[in-house]
Formats: sequence, structure tokens, C-alpha cells
Amino acid sequence: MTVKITDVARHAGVSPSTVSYALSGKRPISAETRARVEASVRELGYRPHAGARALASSKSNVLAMVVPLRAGINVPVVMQFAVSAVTAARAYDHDVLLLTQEEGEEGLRRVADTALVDALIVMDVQLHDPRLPLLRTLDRPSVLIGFPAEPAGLTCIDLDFRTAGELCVEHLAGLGHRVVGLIGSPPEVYVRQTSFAQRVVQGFTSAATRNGMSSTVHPCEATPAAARTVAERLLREQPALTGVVIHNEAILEPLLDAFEHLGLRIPTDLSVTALCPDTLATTLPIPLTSIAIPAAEIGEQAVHLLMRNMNGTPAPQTTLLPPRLTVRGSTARRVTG
Amino acid sequence: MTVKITDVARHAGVSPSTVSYALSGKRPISAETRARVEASVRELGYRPHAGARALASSKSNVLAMVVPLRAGINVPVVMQFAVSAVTAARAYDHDVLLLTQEEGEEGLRRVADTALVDALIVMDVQLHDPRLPLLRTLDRPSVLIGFPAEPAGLTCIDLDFRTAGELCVEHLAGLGHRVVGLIGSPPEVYVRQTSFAQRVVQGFTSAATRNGMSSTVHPCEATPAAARTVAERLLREQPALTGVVIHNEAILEPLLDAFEHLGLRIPTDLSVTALCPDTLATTLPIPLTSIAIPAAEIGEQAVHLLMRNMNGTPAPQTTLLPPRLTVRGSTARRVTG
DNA sequence: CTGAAAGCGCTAACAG
DNA sequence: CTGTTAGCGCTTTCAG
Repeated sequence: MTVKITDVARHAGVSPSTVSYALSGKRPISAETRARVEASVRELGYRPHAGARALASSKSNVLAMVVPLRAGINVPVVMQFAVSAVTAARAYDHDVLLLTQEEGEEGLRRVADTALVDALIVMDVQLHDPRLPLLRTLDRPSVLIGFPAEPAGLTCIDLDFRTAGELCVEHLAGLGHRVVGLIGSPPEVYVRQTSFAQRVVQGFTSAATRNGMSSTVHPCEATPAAARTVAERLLREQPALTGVVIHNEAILEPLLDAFEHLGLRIPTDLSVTALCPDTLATTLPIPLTSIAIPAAEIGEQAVHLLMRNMNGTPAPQTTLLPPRLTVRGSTARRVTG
Repeated sequence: MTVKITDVARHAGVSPSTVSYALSGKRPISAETRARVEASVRELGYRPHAGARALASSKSNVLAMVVPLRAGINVPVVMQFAVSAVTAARAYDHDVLLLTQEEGEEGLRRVADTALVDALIVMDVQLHDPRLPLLRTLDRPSVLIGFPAEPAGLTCIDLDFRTAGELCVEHLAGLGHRVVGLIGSPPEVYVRQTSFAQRVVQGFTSAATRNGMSSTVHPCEATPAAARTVAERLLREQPALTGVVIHNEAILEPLLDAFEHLGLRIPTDLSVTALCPDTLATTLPIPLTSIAIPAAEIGEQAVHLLMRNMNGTPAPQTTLLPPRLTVRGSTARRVTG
């Protein structure tokens, strides 16, 4: 029924190993033989059996990818990670197996120990992620999207959130703003210690200090009511406020509304910068100057890193992608009275 | 390094085949032997090698799942499909391989022909989907989420969109409404012939006719401007309008705004029913009476259907999930003047 | 109820 | 540059 390597070998008048080598390129094959083999492959429609290949080579050419699904995560962004990872994996002739967060450590162990996959991609890594000890003991390389407290022995990649925080402040400083505020992620995010939230705060604060700016930080629940409260408090505490950085995509719109209701025009009275997906930044009533999460790039890079680790070229332990700030309509030079 | 079946056999004092059978249950094993084998398995931490198993049994225990990613699809809904399918697959001891739409037919052929997967799940099926002929020729079962024009020889599952359209109208009819309008999906959806849009229209129209109601249908672009235009036209053409069905999740909010600006209070002056994800229906300013896409249920059922097909119990060609209407605050009894 | 042995289809030494 | 051959680790006949 299905054609196998011996069929191709016979058809091309060569040995099975020659067919194998002609296809893998793992040893020199004369142009002529290779051509005959390739012709036979095409003619017979030969496809190597994945299981047999995996058994003989101890390489499945499959990567595992764990996708998070709990509340508070941005699903479209996760999907971008996933799709770009799959696309990148295909470029290396690999496929991607989908695991849910729910499967937990047992799932990771299972796919690794059964040799179902050659390597693992783990998204949404926590500061003290219970999966880390396990990943370190697995005989297969893995790459984490996010940053744990103790990345030793692991390969991590993420957006450079600290620099992102700095960049927002520098942008505002360059426009003459002197008093700025950060409206941060919901408390859950800090509690979960997904770490990126803290890193933004650090960047924000240090850049403000460096520029001699007055600054405050306000974590904020993801509800419209909380948004209004925070906006009011911000203005009460810093009446001279002319610039804000928002790192809370769920309440961008309510916040903008709140500021307008408080009599602040954007960007005339108040410049706003955000850390959020581009799709959000561009579809709000006021296009937002923002730094996007380069999900596609992260997914792709994660696969590159894995491949490097599998090729013996050890990848750097830590990869921080440079944030890029896109200026849109929500920031302007401070009007000096 | 890794423990194999012969190790377990030696440790338990039985033959490899006995270990295999003890684990698969494919032939009777004395309780005593089974217990010894299981103890050895646990003690040694034995995990059968996936590739070897696939080769010997010609079953990979992996399903392929193609996820769509083009514009206009609701990403969170897709993710719900995916996650529930993975969860369901795990219950059958199967894993799920992720394929992108982009890989197209070649991707499907590849994973099937290399025996990487045992079966396929294809989402976002078009009326005249180019993948259908291919799927029919594959030696592996597949299940489609969505309905093509010619489902012969294939297994399909989807929400019963026709009945969903009817249900919305019946609900409005029951509340005394006599003049209703359907605001449909963006033109792209109709052009792409994803078929579910047409099915909603059919249900809507026939239910309206059956109830002696006056009705009109308006496809609508997914832009706020288009939403306003449609709302105005609806009222111009049907001044007595008191009920609308919206099947266009992207512009739900703009539409509601538009109606309010036109002086219609919801639900006092106008009752609104929608076909949209529950998360949307409940987070709008006015909680919407709506019919949800039961994504999780569809994903799960899709896997059940596949398993049936693989077990020889042929699954029904067509499975239509019954829509459920949830009454929230956007519909009310018509106020008769 | 259990064992022995023959592959599953491919890769990678090992030979030449 | 090519062929021969020995497995990879498991399942499943075939025997008993």
C-alpha cells in the first residue's frame, strides 16, 4: 500500500541506505545517483514513516509547546506566539505538539520521556514556576517564554520589559514632560509573579529618576470602576501630571474615557503611552503611542534558540528582545504655560 | 539510560510480550502477573517509546488539528476549540499536532502520509474548501468543523446556525415583536462562503415568515461607520422596528451606540439579540440576550467523532449542535402603544 | 494464560 | 561514493 524506502531503492537501482543519505544529505552522493533517487521518490510518492524514522534516529522532529489558558492572558497574543512558532518550526522540518497548561509537569515529562518530542517550548513562565526543576532534569532542551527568578541552566526569551518601561519615559521626557505616572497591571499579575510587570516598573522608575522627573506607580484592577478611581487618584496626587504610561491592556479604553471626563484632552493636556498589542493601540478612539509585544518575533526566536541547542551550538541563556516604540496620536510636546 | 520494555520484562520475570499485553490489556493476564508488571513499570519509571510503538502498531496516537488564522475569525473562540480538543484527545490517550492554515493541503497530506498522525481535525471549513477532495482520499479519518456544500464522505460538526437564527426570532416573536431586522456578518464572510452566515439568514427569514413578521436582512462591514449607516437604514426602511438580531461580533458595541444615538433605548424601545461569544455578550454596557458559539463542546465532540471513526463505529456524517439562547438584559416585551 | 520470534521502516555504523 | 547489515523499541502473530 504505502511505499517504503526499499521500494524507492529498488526503483532507483540503489541500496536503501543510499536513498536515506540522498534525502538527508548526511553523506556525499553523486549528482547522478541523487537525481535518480529523487526521481523515484517523486514518481512513487515516497514519504518516510515518521515513527520508523524517530525510532532509528532517536529524533522525532516534533517540538512540544505549552500554551497557557488562565484568566488575564491575552489570547490573541498567545495565538500569535503559537502560530509563529509553528511556522518557524516548519522551516526546520519540525512539527509542533500542543499541550495545555492543565497537563502540567506530568504532561511535559510524558512527551519527553516517551520521546514523542525532541524539545519543549514553555509559555507564560512564572517567577517561581513549578515546572522549572523538571525542565532542568529532562534530557531534552527547552526554551521558556518569560523570565523566572532563577533561569540558571535554562534558555529564556522575552521582550525586554525593563527597557520598554524606560523607553516610554524617555519618550515623554523628550517631549518635555516632567511629571509622569505608571498605571500598571492588575494585582493578580503581580501576585502571580509573572515578572514582566515588575520589570516594567523598574524601567519606568529608573528612567524617571535619571531624567529628574516626578513619578508614581499605580497597579490597577482590570475593571472600569478601578480605572476611574486610579485616574482620579493620579491627578489628586500629582496635579501637574502631563504624562502617563499604561501597562494594562484590559482597561485602556476606560482609562482614556476617565481622563477625558476629568477634563484632560489627549494629547493636548495629557500624553499617553501604552504597552499593549498593536491591534489594540490602533483601534482605540485615539491611536496610541505604544510599545507592542512582538509575539511573532518571540515565537520565532524561541524556535531558533531550541534548534541551536539541539545542534550543539549552545544558545545564550537569556535573550531580551528590544522593544520598539511606535509614535501615534496620543503623545505630544508639553505645553509650557 | 532510558528503560525499555525488555528491562521491565526482566525485572518482573516475564517476557516482553507479557509486559506489552499487561499494559495494553489486549489479552488476558493473570491478576498476579499484571500486578508484578505494574510494580516493575512504576519502579523503573518505564515509558514506552512513542516512535517504536507507532512503528510496530501503525498507530501514532496523535491527531492533527488545523487552526485558521486569517482576518475576521475570532481568535479566542478558535483557542477554545483547540484547548477543548486537546483535552478531549488526552482522555483517549492521544496528543494533538498543530498545523497552520498556511500549510494548506500539502501539510495535511504530509502528516497523514508520514503516519505522523492517525486522524485530522480541520477548522473553519469553507463551502467549497479545496482541502475536501484531499481529505476524502486520505486513508485517515477526519472531522470538519463547519459545513461544506458537499459533505458526502466526510464527518462534519458545527453549531446549528439555522436553528440559532430561528431561535432569536422566536424569542422576539414571543415577546410580541412584529417587525425585526438581521444585521449580518461582514461581506467578506459571505464571499468566503463559510456557510454559517447564510444558514443564520435562512433561519432568521423562515422563522420571521412563519410568525408573520416583517423582516429585513443587512450584511454589514466590521467598521463603526458601517454600523451607524446600517442602523440608520434599518430604521428608515422599517420605522416600526422593535427587534434586531445581530450576527456580527466585531461591531456589537458600535451598533448599540448607534441605536442609542438614534433615540432608541435598549430594551425599552428596541430588543436586541446576538450571536456571539458569551464573554462579549456579558461585558458590553448592556448584557446581551444571545446565543453563544459552544466552542468547547464542538472541539470535544469533534474528537469523540474521530475516535468513533477510528474504532470502526462509523460516526454520523453530520452533527449539528443545538443552540441555546441565554436571556439577558437586552430584550423585553414590546410596549404596545 | 504466557513465551519466542518475526517484523514495523528507517538510520547509521561498518565495510569497501 | 555506495552497499551490507545490525539494530532502534515495541507489537503481534504463532506456539504452547
